[in-house]
This record gives sequence, structure tokens and C-alpha cells, in this order.
Amino acid sequence: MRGQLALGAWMKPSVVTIEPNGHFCSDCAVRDFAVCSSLDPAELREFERLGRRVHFAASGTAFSEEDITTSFYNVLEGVMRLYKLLPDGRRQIVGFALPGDFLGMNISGRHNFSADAIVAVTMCQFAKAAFGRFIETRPHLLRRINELAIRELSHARDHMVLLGRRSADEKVAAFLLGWRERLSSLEGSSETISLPMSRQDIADYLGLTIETVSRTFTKLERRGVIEIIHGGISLLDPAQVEALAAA
Amino acid sequence: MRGQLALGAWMKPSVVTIEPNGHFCSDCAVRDFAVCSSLDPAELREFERLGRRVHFAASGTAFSEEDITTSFYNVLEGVMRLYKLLPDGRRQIVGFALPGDFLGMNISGRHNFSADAIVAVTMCQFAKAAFGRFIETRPHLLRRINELAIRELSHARDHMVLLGRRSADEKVAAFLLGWRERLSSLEGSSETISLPMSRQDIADYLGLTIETVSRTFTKLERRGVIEIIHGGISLLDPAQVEALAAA
DNA sequence: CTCCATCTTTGATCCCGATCAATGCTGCCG
DNA sequence: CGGCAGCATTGATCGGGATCAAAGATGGAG
Repeated sequence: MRGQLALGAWMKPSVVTIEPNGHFCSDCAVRDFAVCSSLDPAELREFERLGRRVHFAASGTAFSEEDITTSFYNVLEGVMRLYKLLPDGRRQIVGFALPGDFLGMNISGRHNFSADAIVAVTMCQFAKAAFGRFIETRPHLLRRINELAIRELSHARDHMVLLGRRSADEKVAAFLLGWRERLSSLEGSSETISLPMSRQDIADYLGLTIETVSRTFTKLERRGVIEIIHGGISLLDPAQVEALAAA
Repeated sequence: MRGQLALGAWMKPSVVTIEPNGHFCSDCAVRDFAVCSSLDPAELREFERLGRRVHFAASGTAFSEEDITTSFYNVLEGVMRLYKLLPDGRRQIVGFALPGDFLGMNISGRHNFSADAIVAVTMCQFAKAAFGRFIETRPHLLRRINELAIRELSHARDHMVLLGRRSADEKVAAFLLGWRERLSSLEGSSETISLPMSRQDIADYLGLTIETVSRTFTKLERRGVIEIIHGGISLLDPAQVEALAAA
């Protein structure tokens, strides 16, 4: 069956370190584009006391689907995979979280996907209750959260099109461009795209198997469109990739 | 290619009728579960003046992807398909809208999907600017909208799993159960499920072809699991369908 | 350094669902 | 009532991507 997950990769225990307080939101790397961008300096100082930094080692799990939500998280550093599992082990990655992403919002009181670290991750953790109280009197923060949710929803719909209606080649090409786009807003534009996630992660994100992803990369490389480098790929012919992704 | 759309179905001109005002939100069928459930009676009277009722005949288009968003909509009656098209005509239906659904929220100022009526539809239309002003001073309405967005996001992620990781049989079974669930909250639970959308719509929602949907229905009927009736299906053996959908 | 586990690539084959092709069904309009 | 257009079903065949299998690559532990 497609997307069967080998045991091992995700069974490792979460490794989490909680840092003592003493960080300043005003110095934070994601200050300008995360949820906190909606807060003024005075609010920020109050906000500071709500959160604490937590670290997860690579492959550590921040939370699992169906866990009761006790915290919200703001990703500060690293990359996470967000995924859902079917009872038989098939996995669908519903997104990758990068610095600035806000995790944990839901209606049911339980997480509706699992999240684990792909590389070492630092997050700002907020107790749900305290965060809820803080937001109560800050409609601009609520508006910011709403904005992020609506943006996510739009991505989710784009991804539905990819999953339901695109060929393997198109999926891979669209993934490379989308990932490059996200990286570029964090660390500047580049033709070299770092891919911290495994081939299996890419496959589970695109609704393919690992073999198909690997073969597609190889095919693109043979055509001279990309070059497979250590820990990522290099776009030799971006226009060609865009043509593939477009339709 | 999968999901190619026959011309004709969606080329028909939108048919829209705008009713003169004179409706009361307090009498509205969706008053208790749509966005407006967050408003108190006094606010509701003010809200009343913001919206106007619009009607769309079957297959009429309320808005198209990339159109500049000038209005938000609250579905009062009927069923709509929400979809995205690829340049070559492949279509992915990202959802069906039913009474109580709120449409039009986006970040870019442009709709990120198209919406058209499957059967005659009545909606409550709000000018974006006026609605924005109204919400400005009503954080509880914003919270309600946020709630709806987060609920949608959760559905979107469930649907990604379906599109990326489920077989045709599982997709069809999950669709029938999901649709029954939605109908039951509107018109009460029943083993008879009305399916106002075409087979092509179902296929484009599930990432399948019309032939596969048709064959799967026939197969389920032959097994005695469902009965295909005019305008819908009847669940003869719900447990069996659930077993199929679960995985 | 070697060893071993994990990840990635490559090859051979299979099969589910797409595609191609009729035929049947339904309802609308004259 | 017949004709016709659009939908739905069914059958035959094809092919993209899954599955099965094995051989590289890579990297961390000792």
C-alpha cells in the first residue's frame, strides 16, 4: 500500500529541553512576521512572560494527533513535519512548519495532526489557558491569528489540487518551487534549495512513494534541470521546473 | 488526463436575482450556526442592514478564482461547489458549501477558489468594506469567523489525507459518510443520502474520474452495501461503509 | 579506521485507476 | 410523442506510479 511508514523513524522518543527564561521578544528572529508582529512594544514585554523556549532534537515529537491541546507553539528555528496517520500506518504530511509558523489552533481541544522536528527545532511555547486570556483583550492579535489561519487554508486548498489532480512530475516540480519560495522569504532567494526532510517525507507530502520521488529527481537531473547535491538540490533551469509545475 | 472537464457544465452564464430587502436575521434558518450566531439581538438588527439576499440558479457562478473580493457570503440555502482549475482544465473541488457556510475570506484580496451553485442557492451577501467596518468593533464576530476558518482548515487536512493516501473505494466510502454527516446536522440523520452534485463533481472532489466513481457505486450496490436511488443513495449497510472508509 | 543501520537509488514487475469507446438513461423542448 | 443533449453506466485496454527486490551511499558509534 502506498505511503506505508517504516517503523523506526518516528518511534524515537521526543527529546525536549526547556530553557530557563531570559529571552527577549524584541530580539526574536521571527518578531516581525510571526503572530507577535501584531503586538506593540508594551504588549510584547507582557507577552514575553507568557512563553518559554523549548528545544526539540531532530525527530523529536512536539505533539501528536488527538493529544489534548495544552499549548500553542511559535516556531523560532528549524523545520517540522506536520502529519496525519491512518490506522494502518499510511502517512500524509499536511505541511512543513518553519520559523514564524504558529501551531496548535483547533476547535476540538485536541491536536488534529502530529508535529515533529526534522532538524533541531526551537519553539516558543504558550500555555493554552494563559494565551487565551491574553488574546481576550487583544483583538489585533486575534486578527493576526485569523490571518495566519486563512493563509494556511489557502495553502491547504492549493495542496488539495496538487494531491488530487497533478502527476508525479508536476508534484515534485511544484514542491521544489514552493519550498524554494518559503526558504527565500526566510534566508533570501537562491537557486540552491536545502531539503532537510527525507525522501520519505517528500513522498508523504506529495502523495507518492519514496521510489517515485527518487526516480523523478534522477530524471530531472539527467535532463539537466536540477542537480542533486548533498542535503538538497540546485535549480539549474528554473524556467523548466516552472513549466513542469504549471501544468 | 485525469479530471478533464467537459465544456458546457460550467460555461453557463450565472443567473442571479437580488431580492429587495425586508428579511429579518432573527427569522433566518441559519441564524444559530452561521457567523451570525455570535451576534446579540441588537447587533443582529444592525447586521441585517449590511446584507442583502441573492439567489443563484443551478450552475450559476457566485464568484471565480482570482476575482477581486468585493463581498463575503453566507450560504442560507442550497449547495455549492468550491473548486480550483488548472490551466489545462483539470478541476479539483476543494469543498461543497451548505447552509451556514461563510465564503470569501482571503488575504490576497482575491478569491482563491471559484464557487457555483449546484442547485438553486440563496445567500446573504455583505459588501467587504462595510463588513470589515462592522467586525472592527465586534471581536466576538471575529472570533466566530476564526472558529469557522480553523474548522475548515481541519477539514482541509482530513481531505489531504483522503486525496493523498486513500484508495478509490476508501475515498468513495469516506465521501458518503462525510456527506451524510453534514446533511444530518442540517436536516436530521437518515440512511438516505441525497446527492445533488453530479458524478463528475464527486470525482473532482475525490481526485478520481467519473468512471471510477460510477464503477465504485455500482460495486457497492452489487455487494448490497448501498442502493443507488434517484438523486442519491441509500445506505443499506452503514457499518460496512464505515469499515471501508476507516482503512 | 570498520561496522552497521538507515536512507537513497535503481531495476523488474504488477495493478489500480485512467483512458478510450460505446451504450443506456433521463428529462427537456418542440 | 419523438428527438436530442447531457449525464451515467459499462466494457476493453493502457499506463503511471506502486510494489517488490536488491544494490549503493551515507553517517554515526566504537
